[in-house]
Parts: sequence; C-alpha cells; structure tokens
Amino acid sequence: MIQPARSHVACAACALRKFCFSSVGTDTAPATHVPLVQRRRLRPGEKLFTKGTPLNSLYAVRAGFLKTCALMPNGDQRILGFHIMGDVLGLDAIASGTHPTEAVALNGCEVCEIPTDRAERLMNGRASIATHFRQLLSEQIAEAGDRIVALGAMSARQRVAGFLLDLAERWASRGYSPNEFDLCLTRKEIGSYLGLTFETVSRTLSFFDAQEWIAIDGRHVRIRNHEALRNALLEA
Amino acid sequence: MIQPARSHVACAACALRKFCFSSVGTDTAPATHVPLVQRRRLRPGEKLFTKGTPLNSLYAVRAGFLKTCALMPNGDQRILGFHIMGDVLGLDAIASGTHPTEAVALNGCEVCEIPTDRAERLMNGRASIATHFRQLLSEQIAEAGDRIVALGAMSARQRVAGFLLDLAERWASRGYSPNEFDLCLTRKEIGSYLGLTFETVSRTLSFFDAQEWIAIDGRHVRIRNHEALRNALLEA
DNA sequence: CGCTATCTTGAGTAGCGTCAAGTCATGTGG
DNA sequence: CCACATGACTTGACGCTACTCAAGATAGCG
Repeated sequence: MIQPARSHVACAACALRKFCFSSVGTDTAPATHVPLVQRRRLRPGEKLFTKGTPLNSLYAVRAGFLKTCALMPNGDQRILGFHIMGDVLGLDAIASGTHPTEAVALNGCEVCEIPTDRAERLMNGRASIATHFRQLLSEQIAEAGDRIVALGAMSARQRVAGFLLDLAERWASRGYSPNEFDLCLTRKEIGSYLGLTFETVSRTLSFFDAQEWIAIDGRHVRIRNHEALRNALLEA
Repeated sequence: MIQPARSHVACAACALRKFCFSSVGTDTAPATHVPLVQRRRLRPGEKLFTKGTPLNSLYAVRAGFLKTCALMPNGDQRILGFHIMGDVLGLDAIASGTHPTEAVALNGCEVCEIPTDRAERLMNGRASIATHFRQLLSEQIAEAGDRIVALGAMSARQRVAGFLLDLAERWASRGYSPNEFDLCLTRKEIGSYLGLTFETVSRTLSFFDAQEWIAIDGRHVRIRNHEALRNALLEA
C-alpha cells in the first residue's frame, strides 16, 4: 500500500521524486503532495522491460540492483549499466518509443513506475518538472561520454579500479559504506560491462587483492586502499 | 543576413528547426514562421565552446564538420563524436550548466545558435517542442549506448569498418553520395574516436584498400564494396 | 628550399584473449 | 548419504591483436 510519509523519506535520493508528489497543481498553484506512482517488485533475474517492447513507463529504482543490457545480433549481451536506488531507467527509449535495451533485476528489487503519459502531462503543467527532466536526460549523455572515454583509452587494471571506485562512490552517496559492499555480479557480467573477458577480471581482482588494495571473498569486496586504486586508475 | 525562404530549405535535415520557426505562437495558436536564431561562422580549428564554460546556447550544425572532445587529466584529448549538418551540440551541458566537453570546427563551419533561455521559453509555450526536444536528448543516450558496445566488444577492423559505414550513411541521409566522401580528420583523430592508435588506423585502412573494399587517397575515401565492409563489421 | 606535420610501413613486444585444468559451492537423483 | 552434474571462479600456458618504437615517404607552408 501507498504510505506517503514513509515514501517521502525513502525517496530522498530519487531523481524522479518530483513526479511522485506533483500530480496536482502547477507552477503557480503549488502541488498537493500525494504520491501516485505504482510500486513494482522484481525477483532476481526478472526483467523489468525487454528489448523491442514499447515504452509505457519510466522506472525509478527504490531498492535492489539491476543491469541494463544491449543484445547483440549473435545472441549474447553487453552490459551497458548497473543501477541502484535513485537511478532512472527507460530514458533511452523515449526517442523511438521502443526499448532499445533490456533491464534485469540482479537481486530482489523494488521500483517505482511512472507511466509516460502521466509524466508528459506533469511536464506540460509544470515547467520546473520539465526542466528537471531535461537535466536528467542530459546527465545520462554526459555519463555515457565518460564511459566511452574509459572504454577507448584505459587498460584492464584501470577499468577494474575505476569500476570499484565508482561503485564505492555510488553506495557512499546513498549513505552506505564506501569501503565494503557486494558486487551482485558474476565476473562475466563485470567483464561484459568493462569490455574484458571474465578471466581478465578475475586475474585483475586477484592482483588487487595480492597488492592488499582490496580484499575479495567471492562477490564481497572490501576496499583497503582507496588511494592505491585511484593511482592505478590514473597511471598508464 | 537572414534569408527565411532559403533557410527553410537548407534546414530540412536540422533537428532544431522547430526552434527556428516557432518564436511566436503556441500549440493552439500556430506559429508565425520567422527564423530568429543567430548564425555563426567558424574557421578551421576554431572552438565553438570549450570545457568548463557556462552553457549559454545550443547549436545546430548548418554546414561543415566538427568534433567534440573530452580533455583528459594528462592533457591529451579523446574524441567523443563527429558532427555534420543537422546535428545538435551542447546537450551534455544541460545537466550541470557547464560544458563538460569542447567542440572544434574541422573545416569551415556554419552553425545556428539558439540561446538556452529562448529554447526554454519556447518549450514552455509549446508542449510539442518540449516533446521533440526530449526525443532529441533520448536519441543521444541511445546512440551513446551503441558506441559503448562498439568500443567494448569490437576489433580494430570492425571499428574502422563501422566508422566508414556510419559516415557513409550519415552523408547519404543528408543527400550526399554514400560511396565517396572526405574524412576531414587525421588518422590520429580517427584513432582517438575509435580507441585505437593512429598506426593501427593507417594499417587497417591500407588493408581495406588492399582488399579493394575501399580506395583511399589521403583523407578522401571511396567505398568500393559496402557488402564486404558490412561483413567485416559483423564477423569476429 | 628546408621545416614540420601527416602518413605509411616494418620489427619487436606486451597485454589481453583463448584454451584448458582444476577447485569450490550448490543442487539433484538414486 | 553419496555420486554426479552444473555453474562460478581461479590459475596457468600459449598465441594473437594491437601498441610501441623506429625509419622513411609525402605533402603543405613559410
């Protein structure tokens, strides 16, 4: 059931929160703060949307961990991104009206679903929401630029170091420990994301562990030396 | 000088044309079609905007060829994209209000400049323009996804073949020959874009030439066998 | 005419991919 | 309970692709 007060707290990090509490009112007549989005739970492995299906809703992650993948002609998949609490999914489908990628839950997830027609109406009514949404879209373009640079220019060690630091930072920005977290991912998935084979990912993680920069236990990571990882990220 | 009639023809391919001819009117009261954007000419090597400067305007390319670059901490640059007639520049700056990249003219260019405050006002007045603009942003996210896949998964031959086919298609979509065009780029710039060294780019182009799939003369390319290039793009 | 930047081509090398063997954890069926 | 299968992970050996270093050709320009 919908619980306005609790949501207001839990949604603090959400990029789409303006869409939740702005269903009534305009810029001149302030909104009544009533959340009107659908919640949806996902089991591990369940797909939020698949490639080729029409765009009906945008999604904001409330809890859990998801991946978005591009499906290659030969059948296998390349991972485009990982998404946690507060991230927004589906923006790449607005241009064509059809999802060019698929999103899969990697563990138990909860997402908020905002129908696109509702989102459009909100943006037409309140310019501030439309502006905010444009910023959201632009942010993803800028982030994609960073990833293009990383994939084109960096060695395996740099990519893995960058990946670990990026995850740490994202967890930290959501109030969790920047030193210890679970990769909810197989080595193969990390490799797909970084443009490396799973053996190279495994070797590189082992190397970082041997240097005592991190401590790995399966998919659990503890960062022991942020500085060393940052150096590894910068140097040739 | 502004020449409405001629502009109307020349702007057919432009993604921002709605912004040019919609300065008056709303969705209910149709616009008077009067272009109100600034033109700006660029000499080869001149910068349209630089990293770190505030976003004041968006730009649509009318003529010429530009590159956008990310500047690395060590000083050198990675090329994020090439832009021709009809392309829009500056969208990655909307999120932060500051350009995260720089744009440089590779030959004589002419661009249309739309001040962001004017663009905002237009979008507030006409929902159809706002929707169109969101599609433009989303398109760039989807395209960035394609490039991420390409850089992470493809060999040098695949990347160069894809680059040539992509350029051919873009020229063709603007009404030029898909078989013959000028790369207004050094081998080094192509390498920066594709995540390869300039020697590898040179060798790969020489190889394609030896196979008689293309004919190169400096920066002029003629494609002799599209099918072979498409095969090279697909196969391992 | 030389200076410089660009480009081509060659030879050697390193990093990452490929192939393969073996460990470990989990699950399944007899 | 054990035998067996499966999937994730690690580690080693080897090979290929693309990078590095280097020499020379070509072209634009003062």
